[in-house]
Amino acid sequence: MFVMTERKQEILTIAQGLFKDNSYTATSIRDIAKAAGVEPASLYSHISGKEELLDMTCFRMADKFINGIAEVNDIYFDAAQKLKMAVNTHVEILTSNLNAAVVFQRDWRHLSPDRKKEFVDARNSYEHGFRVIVQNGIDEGLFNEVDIKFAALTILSSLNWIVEWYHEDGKLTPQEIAENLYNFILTGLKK
Amino acid sequence: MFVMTERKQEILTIAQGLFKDNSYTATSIRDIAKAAGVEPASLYSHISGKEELLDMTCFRMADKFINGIAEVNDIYFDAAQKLKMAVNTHVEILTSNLNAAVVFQRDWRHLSPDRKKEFVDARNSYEHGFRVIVQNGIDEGLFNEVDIKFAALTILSSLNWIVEWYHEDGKLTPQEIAENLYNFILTGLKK
DNA sequence: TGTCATAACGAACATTCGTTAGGCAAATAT
DNA sequence: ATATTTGCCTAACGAATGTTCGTTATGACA
Repeated sequence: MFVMTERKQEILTIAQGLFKDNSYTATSIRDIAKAAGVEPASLYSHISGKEELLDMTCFRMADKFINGIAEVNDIYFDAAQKLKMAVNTHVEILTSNLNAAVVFQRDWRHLSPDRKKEFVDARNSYEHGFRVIVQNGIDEGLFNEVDIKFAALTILSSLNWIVEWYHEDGKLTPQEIAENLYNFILTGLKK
Repeated sequence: MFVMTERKQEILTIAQGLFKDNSYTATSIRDIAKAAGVEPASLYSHISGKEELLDMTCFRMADKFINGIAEVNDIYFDAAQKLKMAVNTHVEILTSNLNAAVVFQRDWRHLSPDRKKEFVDARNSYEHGFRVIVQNGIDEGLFNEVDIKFAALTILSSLNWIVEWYHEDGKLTPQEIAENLYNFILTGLKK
């Protein structure tokens, strides 16, 4: 049976911090142990192995995203409002779980083959949620008739990259970032 | 003295293909040797070490980008035209060096500290090139008065992410991708 | 024919990797 | 008070890591 003790959560958080700076593969069990103030072998009282730390990180984040987009798409709004909400939620999830978000984006490739497949499926279903919004917008006559798949990918691109430069004590709050991004996506640069 | 033989280029290309699929840290010298049809020790007749492969990949790409943006900013055009050219060039570089581009984006973190600093400087100067274009656009009255740094980052985000989904035999040609991206950046989704 | 550079080889190096085994003290449950 | 669980320890495992070593076959050039 799966349990999640306080100490295990602590270790996970520590690991995510290291993974963020050094990547999953370049971070060793010994690095994590040292950061946790414990001998390497002691970690195995809490986790089944290194990959569990990666697995939990990736799939917990995936859950957050999928729940977020489902919530948005369940509400009866027009596409512009939905998009605004989706952007807000996405930025919120990224910025309030920054370390995990970085791992989620960079290191899912190192999941075991089976779990990697599941992960990619999950990510695809999230992207699908965005495609639905874009399609709605076109149907409602609000959005230009763009390539839906391409548009969804481009939107997500601009959202995802913020983990590369966002700092908690930066100039912009997550709310402001989301607002700027939404405006950018909706109206572009042109005056 | 630095030399670049045909065989060395071959090995570099092979390594980039592996790095792309498996990341730099998770690719071993033995993996590269096997893919090159050679014993691990033989690689050292051509390269000084594993990091040289990463180093060459990152800085060759950086050079391409920096030369590209310099060319664009040297020409006397309005900001919209400059942006279009910059997007074109960027997409061209990414798509015609896909493996190297992926490594360039993901694995520069594993450069030695000194080289990493140089790399970040180079990348910053490239981003600066984009900020200049945005600033020009605002000065010329063509662009909205957005946060310049934020805008440049968002533009580059949407450009960079294409390495995650682009396939040579995909539906869209690099030219079409660049065009779509330019339109998206300039005018957004809104009808 | 003799000299030298090139590109490869097999073997081994020290180190690091993730993980397991077994024990021990303190906290917790019965 | 006794039994059990928890959380950590030391020690060690086999495998994989990047790299160095001395050697050798090949071919160009003097």
